[in-house]
Amino acid sequence: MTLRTVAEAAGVSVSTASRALNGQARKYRISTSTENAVRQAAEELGFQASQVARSLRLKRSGLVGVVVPDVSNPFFASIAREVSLGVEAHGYSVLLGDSREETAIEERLVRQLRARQVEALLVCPVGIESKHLTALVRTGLPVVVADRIFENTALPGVTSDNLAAAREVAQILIDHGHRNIGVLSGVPDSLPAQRRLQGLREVASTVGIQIDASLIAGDAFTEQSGYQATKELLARHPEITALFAMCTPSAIGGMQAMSEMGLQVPRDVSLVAFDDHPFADLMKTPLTVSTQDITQIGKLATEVLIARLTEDSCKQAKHVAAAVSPILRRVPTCLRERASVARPRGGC
Amino acid sequence: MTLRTVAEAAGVSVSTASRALNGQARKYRISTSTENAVRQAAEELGFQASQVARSLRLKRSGLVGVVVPDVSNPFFASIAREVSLGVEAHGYSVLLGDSREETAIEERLVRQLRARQVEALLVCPVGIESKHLTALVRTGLPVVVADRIFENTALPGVTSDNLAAAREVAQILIDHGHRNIGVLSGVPDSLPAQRRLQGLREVASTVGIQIDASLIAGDAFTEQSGYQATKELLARHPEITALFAMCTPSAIGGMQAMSEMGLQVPRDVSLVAFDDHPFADLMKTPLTVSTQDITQIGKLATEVLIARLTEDSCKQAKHVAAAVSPILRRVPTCLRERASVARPRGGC
DNA sequence: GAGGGTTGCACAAACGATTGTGCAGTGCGT
DNA sequence: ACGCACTGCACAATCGTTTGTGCAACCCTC
Repeated sequence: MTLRTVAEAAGVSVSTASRALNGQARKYRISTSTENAVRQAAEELGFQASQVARSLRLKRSGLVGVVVPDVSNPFFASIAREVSLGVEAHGYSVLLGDSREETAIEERLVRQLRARQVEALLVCPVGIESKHLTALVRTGLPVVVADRIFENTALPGVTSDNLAAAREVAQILIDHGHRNIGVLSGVPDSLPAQRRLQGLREVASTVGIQIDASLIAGDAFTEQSGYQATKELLARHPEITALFAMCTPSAIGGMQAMSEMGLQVPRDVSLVAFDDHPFADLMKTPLTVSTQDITQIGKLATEVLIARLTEDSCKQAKHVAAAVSPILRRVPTCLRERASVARPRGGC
Repeated sequence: MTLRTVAEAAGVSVSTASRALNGQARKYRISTSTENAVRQAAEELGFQASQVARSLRLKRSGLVGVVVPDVSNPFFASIAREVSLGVEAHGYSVLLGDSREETAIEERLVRQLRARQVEALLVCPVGIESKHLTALVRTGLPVVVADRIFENTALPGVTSDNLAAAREVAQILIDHGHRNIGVLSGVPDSLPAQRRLQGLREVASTVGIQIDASLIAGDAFTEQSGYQATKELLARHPEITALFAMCTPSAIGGMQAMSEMGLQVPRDVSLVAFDDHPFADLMKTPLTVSTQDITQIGKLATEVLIARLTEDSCKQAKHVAAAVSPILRRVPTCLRERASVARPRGGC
């Protein structure tokens, strides 16, 4: 079932059929009757033009690549969704890749996507500044990184204002009188983790305390990491009165660890975290968190993508401008104070 | 940067370059030195063959379509992930579509994916038996439906054993002495919802009670639906002592509604649900649920897909066999009794 | 009725890969 | 020296579209 089938059914040539179906009838002086005949034949045969052949000829695949570390993580799933819905409205489809938090896989996926001629790429990168991604800008391929953006590179990025969020959350701990604060870290080589730590440190230093390395544990944005880190930290520093978790899963892991250790939140140890989940309010001790506006991040990233995609058709002038001033967007976070922070146990 | 560039760099013809890079050197008597020259040229230029051109010529896109009602839902996200990882191991990529729970969008997505020459399709359908999907089998395109499978069609499907799961959960309610049970339904036109209701009804009938329509409310697998349904049901039937929620979000919505109404779980009303979430154990009243093995569903679906994909190359014989006996797989669920079920309030 | 303008369509060349076949050149035997 | 087999590669067709151009047939005008 090719265009040729349709053309023969309508008794015209392939080129005429093509033009009739693509609304080029007027431009190429195809008579209305011929146009209708082609349309009808196509209809009756249920003709669908091959996007593959089309892509080859037009040099436009209509594909956008999306690479995330873990699609099953609701955070990335939401981003994938926004991109999917966003680009689809412009006639593009999304090719999905899951890097499993491994740079090598990420690199392979990007290579594959490029071979498939994707017209743009959205990546939630694994590392903090992968050469294989920064090198991509030189190829002219529109690339946007989300969440774990690269600062000081030409790569446009969208993420939360992690620094401000961290300061806000840290301030709560400090205001409640906590001076011995442990950190349940996420992937240390990621910008969110670094900025959140930085925010905490800044606020801590205002009251003259510093968070040294022995007060930090954990290596992933996962429950297991939080669980391990909590046990480690609390064994090493029994004086800790508050835990600063870099994500909700880590906090959950921490709560489990503490529960096993006979510690209560917030009576014995206070807890704050980032991100949120729909069941937060119904938990035993509702978590005080700083939430990210995931939908907004996804929307903005898509916006940038679409802008680059459509701008390319307007050619060079703007393109150069965009390359010179990469867009770095930070979307505001939202503090939700619930019940996981109290004054330190010896504090009264 | 085409194959031609490489060929010229290596000083050979395009055809020779193609064969050298595709391991066809021996078969077509390309000398080893020529082969190496081509390889090196390709390496130096960073050549990537255009999958588009390749697809056109080979009539194999290497694409698998995945259509789900909502990627941001962890259930579907997990399925998408399994498919992504699974087919990727076989050299395929996944084209993602989000139908937003609308059949019309689903239909459009499927059309688009077909135009892109996907070689197989995994769909978590919106409706209970969409003609546009069942019609697909006749096209010879391998299609698998997951979660909301179609019974009595030629479409292979993978889902949980919802009937058994529902019986198990219902039995708990009955065993605790509940006789007035309300249902927080998910999308009523979906097989999971129907089977779960059926399981409940079967068990209920063994003790001589029946669940009529006025005891059922809700229309989606969401928190909002559960919230509304709970308020509705409890207002209409104050005698209800237990709620049978078709998914965890619905249960959460129900808990919020009851909390607003001054009702406690399980003291005033018991609650059971399907699916699970990682924070279940840390909730105020940990939910008793029947969990699905999502990963397994995803894996099996992918397996079926891959089987169809590779079988097609083995041609007709097996193909016919598979068409005649569609595979319908049900993966076992797992009951997790926690603390949301007690004896009915008047029951002692 | 010859020439010029218009209308309506077909021909053929791309796009970038794969692959069957043809054709030189070499080596060998006789 | 001639023929034959074999080696090593290039030519050209092909996949299904899109699109620049060419070419009939027609209408109109003088």
